[in-house]
Amino acid sequence: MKSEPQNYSIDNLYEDHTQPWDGVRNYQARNFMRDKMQIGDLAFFYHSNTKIPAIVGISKVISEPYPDFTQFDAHSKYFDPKSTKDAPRWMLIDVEFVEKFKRPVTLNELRSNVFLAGMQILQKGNRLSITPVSHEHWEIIMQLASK
DNA sequence: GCCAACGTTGGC
DNA sequence: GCCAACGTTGGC
Repeated sequence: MKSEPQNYSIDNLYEDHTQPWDGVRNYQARNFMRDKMQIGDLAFFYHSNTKIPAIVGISKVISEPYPDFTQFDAHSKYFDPKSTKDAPRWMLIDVEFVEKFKRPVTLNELRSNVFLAGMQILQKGNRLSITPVSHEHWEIIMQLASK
């Protein structure tokens, strides 16, 4: 799960403990939260659009999907006038802080690791803020993070 | 700040 | 339903 650290960083999640993952306005990313993520699932926390893009830690899914409240808030930048409470367009899940890596695993590092070449986040043109990670890739990245 | 990639919008 | 125009993402 990507987040721009100037908006919301792993340290913010550490302070907050839990956080609704609001503001996702891409249907594919929404579908991952709505249809694929289960309570207890772990996710890498990725800092995007920053000097050194990197995976910086881990969060955990702690809720069923439910409507993203910001879509109904006319003052929010995530307000969606086309969404209704009867048929909410945007769903989210709550995440909980699990750990911050001792060191960030940088995008450079991910790209230079031949065993990670299949990762969706590394594919050309990928812009999705939420992408699946295979068990195999997960283990490799955990190894890198512990070095 | 640039720009490639890609999603969305809306006219037709 | 096509597709040009436009907006956003995000690495560099």
